[in-house]
Amino acid sequence: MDLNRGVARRKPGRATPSGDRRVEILKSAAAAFRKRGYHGASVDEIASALAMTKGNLYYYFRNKEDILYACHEYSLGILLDLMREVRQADAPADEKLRRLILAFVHLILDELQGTALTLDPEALSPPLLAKVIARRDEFDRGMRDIIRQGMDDGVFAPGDPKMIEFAVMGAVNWISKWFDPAGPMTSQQIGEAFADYLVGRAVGGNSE
Amino acid sequence: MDLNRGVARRKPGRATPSGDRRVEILKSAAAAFRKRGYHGASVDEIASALAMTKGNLYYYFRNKEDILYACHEYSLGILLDLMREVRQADAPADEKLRRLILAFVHLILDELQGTALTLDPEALSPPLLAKVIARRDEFDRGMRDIIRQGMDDGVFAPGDPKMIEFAVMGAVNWISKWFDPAGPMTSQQIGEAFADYLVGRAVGGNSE
DNA sequence: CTACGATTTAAACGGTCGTTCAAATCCGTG
DNA sequence: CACGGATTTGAACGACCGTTTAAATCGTAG
Repeated sequence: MDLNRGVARRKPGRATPSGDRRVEILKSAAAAFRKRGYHGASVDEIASALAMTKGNLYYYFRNKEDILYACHEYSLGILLDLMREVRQADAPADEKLRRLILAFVHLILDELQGTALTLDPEALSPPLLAKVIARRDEFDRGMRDIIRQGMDDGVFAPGDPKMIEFAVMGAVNWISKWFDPAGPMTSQQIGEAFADYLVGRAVGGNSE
Repeated sequence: MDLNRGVARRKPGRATPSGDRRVEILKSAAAAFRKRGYHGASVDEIASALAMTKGNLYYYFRNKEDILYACHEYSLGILLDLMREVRQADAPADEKLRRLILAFVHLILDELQGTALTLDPEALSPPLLAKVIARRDEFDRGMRDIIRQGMDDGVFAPGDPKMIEFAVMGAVNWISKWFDPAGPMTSQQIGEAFADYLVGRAVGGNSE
């Protein structure tokens, strides 16, 4: 993912400040956005957590919305890489779905700060929102394909792939609302419990 | 539910303005909060949707936070009534869980405006937040009991009731993020698709 | 050491928004 | 009609926050 974009200021020449710093800011922003929501979190809050002044943020990002957009691009980039990797694997659909859920949970809880598609995208302006939605749709489509393939192969019970995909994504995305790093469950255990339940439900029944 | 509380102004005597009006305001507020989030939605926005001035809202509610709190109390009241009704029914656990999911989805999509525990409660001050969490926990506990009972009776596959409950609640609460009343699916169809998937049609699994 | 670009600071601005309040209006009762 | 409480208005306030900007500081190449 190219984290560095639209950073140019003063000199379009070498442009693009460190990038590491940009990621730090994104992490801090993601944590703040998750806790208080986009409008509830202040730019100053994001900066203070990194011991910098809020004015300084504007050296790395055009504005607050740009930070939110970068958060989404960053998360989506990782997510889509993961999706591509799983899809091209040689495995039955239920195994693919399980791997996807495990990696997704791990990613959300350990890498990003409980953050994925949770950070209210509606706060983005229409053009940026459209770009985010396009990539999220790509992820949705990939997941639906896996589910549909599983049904065709008879390894999943028949059903509406779209509804099942929404149910799975909802269950997983919701984790960031209740997860407590100090709680009794590790991210690993949560991932496995969710994978067990969510793909087990799909596999079961085989009706008739 | 007692919608009317903390309304008293000027005269503690008869107090409590119409109540109907209060519910109208709650509906409008819930819709605004869901779309833009608590901090993103303005008091003026809530009032304008009802063709009233924002100053007028303060005749019915102490402040913006009070409106959010009332939204939660209202939703939780209905939800807990539903839970009590289902729990005292004479039916196997899988049937109870199915009924609960169906009613929950119907409630969220048709009665409340895509609203339940979705309206960021973290925006509430600690004392109010504590009250909301207490009632939500009561609901969670009820659901977990049903799941645990189902496992004991062998009608559900063994697992961690807490994780399964979180998965179910996440899937259902997430619906408000993607539901489009103009879309191809009715709330009824969505409820059934989710119930089918989440509790399982033929509660197969039974491991071993 | 000096010079210069990269980075950071601190202060100020404009706008938005939640809240208050005194006055105006509405409406049923006597 | 006149009264009085209930409801609504409109304007004003004060605080917070996103953003801008000029100047200060840092770090490094010559």
